[in-house]
Amino acid sequence: MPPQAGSDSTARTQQAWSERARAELQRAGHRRGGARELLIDLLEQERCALTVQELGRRLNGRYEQGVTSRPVGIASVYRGIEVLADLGLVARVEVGDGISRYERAAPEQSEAHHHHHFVCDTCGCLVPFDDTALEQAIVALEHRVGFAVSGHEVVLHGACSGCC
Amino acid sequence: MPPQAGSDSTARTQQAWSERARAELQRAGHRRGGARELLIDLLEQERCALTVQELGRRLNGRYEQGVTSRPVGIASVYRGIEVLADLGLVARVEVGDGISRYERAAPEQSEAHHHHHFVCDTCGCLVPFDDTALEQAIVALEHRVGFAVSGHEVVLHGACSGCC
DNA sequence: CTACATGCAAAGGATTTGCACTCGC
DNA sequence: GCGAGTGCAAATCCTTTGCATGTAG
Repeated sequence: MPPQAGSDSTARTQQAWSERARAELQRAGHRRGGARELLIDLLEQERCALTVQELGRRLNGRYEQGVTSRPVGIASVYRGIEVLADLGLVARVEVGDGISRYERAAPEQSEAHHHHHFVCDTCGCLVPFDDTALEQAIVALEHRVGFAVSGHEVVLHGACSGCC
Repeated sequence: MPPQAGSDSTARTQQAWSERARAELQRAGHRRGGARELLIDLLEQERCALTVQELGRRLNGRYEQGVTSRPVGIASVYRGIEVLADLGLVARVEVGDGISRYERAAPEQSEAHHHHHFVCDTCGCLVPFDDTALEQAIVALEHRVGFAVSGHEVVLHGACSGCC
């Protein structure tokens, strides 16, 4: 029973995400700029974490194909992702290669859509998974330690069965 | 009951580390160079993960104090840490700031000295901890997923109670 | 009209690589 | 003596910042 990338509730959660993102941005006093709107659209479509360079490449790919009218500067992607991360709308994922990846985040502490990552050290692919027992162990642990825990991240390393 | 950085078994495990490291290096066909020897000595003394820049700064601090006869180039630290990491003698830790940190690794799958990290997002300090229930959950999870898992990393984020 | 948002280019940092020299074996 | 190991500096790559321009509200 290998873990699945998307669960049944994914579609619903996913569709709501961009709406929630835009609402949160407006509430935080941000204007709607072209680059960030495109970034939000892209993030909504992606199922798992991407690097900023990858995000930028995809956005500019659309421009080069004539889908969008302007190129998106890599700086705008960095700035956009930073704002979204600060608002908790995207989660930063680090899997061990020194490059940050980003993906849509579930609302607040909601368990919906919350997941972790398996990284293939051979081909570099990312496979998302979730595990209830693991989450329970972490919650118990959070109570045991003497600090205020605001979040956690689990990364499994190994070799995938020939993905990519 | 806050987690402790060093457990009772630390001293023993720790002392054995540099010996094991040197033995493994020799077995792998590496010569003994000055920089790498100093790096091994430093890693043995450190209880938790350090960045390469920090490692280099400490090594050169010793040089400036006249303890060692030559400066250690930062490139040698990178190269040394890479060799040690490839042999599984040091573990790379990433806590979310995009900078890799390294620390002694426990032999093979041994649970001895195996630990994870709590990161204070305010002051950036690292606090190591270990948790049996968490490890058990991860072992169970590893069997459940369809891939060969070779290692794992857990990072808790939050605010420490005024450390540093 | 006033600021925030953006694209571009330069700047910053971490990490890697090229190269000549040193030194372990 | 040969070649891995090393220090230094240049090169890379990811990320941030400065600045003039565009544009949402």
